[in-house]
Amino acid sequence: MTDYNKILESAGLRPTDAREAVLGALYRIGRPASHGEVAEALKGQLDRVTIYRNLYLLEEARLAHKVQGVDGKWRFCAHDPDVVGCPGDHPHFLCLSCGKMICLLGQTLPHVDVPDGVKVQGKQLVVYGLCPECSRDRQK
Amino acid sequence: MTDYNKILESAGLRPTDAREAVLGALYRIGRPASHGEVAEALKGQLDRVTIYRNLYLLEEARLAHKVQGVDGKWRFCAHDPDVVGCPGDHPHFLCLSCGKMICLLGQTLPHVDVPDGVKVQGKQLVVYGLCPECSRDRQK
DNA sequence: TTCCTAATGCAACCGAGTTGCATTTTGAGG
DNA sequence: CCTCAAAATGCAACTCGGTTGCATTAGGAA
Ligand SMILES: [Mn+2]
Ligand SMILES: [Mn+2]
Ligand SMILES: [Zn+2]
Ligand SMILES: [Zn+2]
Repeated sequence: MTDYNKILESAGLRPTDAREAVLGALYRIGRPASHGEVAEALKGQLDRVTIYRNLYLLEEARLAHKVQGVDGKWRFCAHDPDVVGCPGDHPHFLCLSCGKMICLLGQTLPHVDVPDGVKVQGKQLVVYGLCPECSRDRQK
Repeated sequence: MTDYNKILESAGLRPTDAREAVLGALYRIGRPASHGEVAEALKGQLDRVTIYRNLYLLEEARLAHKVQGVDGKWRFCAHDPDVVGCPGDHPHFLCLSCGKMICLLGQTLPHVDVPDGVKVQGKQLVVYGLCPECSRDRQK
């Protein structure tokens, strides 16, 4: 059983109840989760604004990374704080049917050439389609 | 001067005034443009819902491709209908300051390995940061 | 304990995108 | 040319993820 407060403190964040709950939910879900998914996992335990603000803080503290699916929703994914390097630097898959997102670990984002003068701050590669479950359901 | 009606008809779309105006705006803008940018280019000439619906139809008819920026807004880009292969299959750059998007032509999207059973329908690679103009402005 | 600051809850707001429906336009067939 | 059904448009209302302001509550250093 993970001690989320330890993780929060080592990242310089106050270990409040709400914060612990949000981080715990992310870890339990185990894949990038939207605000809504986190709220659902916490069953109305917290105000949705508190969830929003804590997800934002977790990301800023680098305890989570965020990706936007082609459905326009942001998803947050908690990673092991011991991992070296910029986390989230991998492609993601989004199921257009059920909305689940999956980290495609073990693959890096490609280098992209940009025009002179452009300052790159980040990039994201989102692959979308149907997850195994939804793909199977659709065939029936 | 391009004949947008010809293009519309050859794609199986009725060449209405609104349609011609929207397609023309996309061509004139010359880079992926959001609904708002198209509306602005047309100076209130059309209802915004009409713009939405026509952008959707243009994309469906493959006269334009669409990409979502990390700001959550969709951008539509008209391409030469003579181009072979799936259009839009290239990375895009989004300026987080001015919101302009640029097609990064001449580069393809990488192959991405997905788990067994996943059915891929598409992918998009968005690089974001500051465009040359905004990058310059920010230094002052 | 005290007291200042950070965090939370609640309500109101925002804006991109969508939907329903009445009205207008288009174009195929006569 | 007309006629008329289907397609397109305009307008209003709506959805929903995300944001903001502010009063209240909790955290923790002194
Ligand atoms: Mn990830
Ligand atoms: Mn493009
Ligand atoms: Zn699915
Ligand atoms: Zn810019």
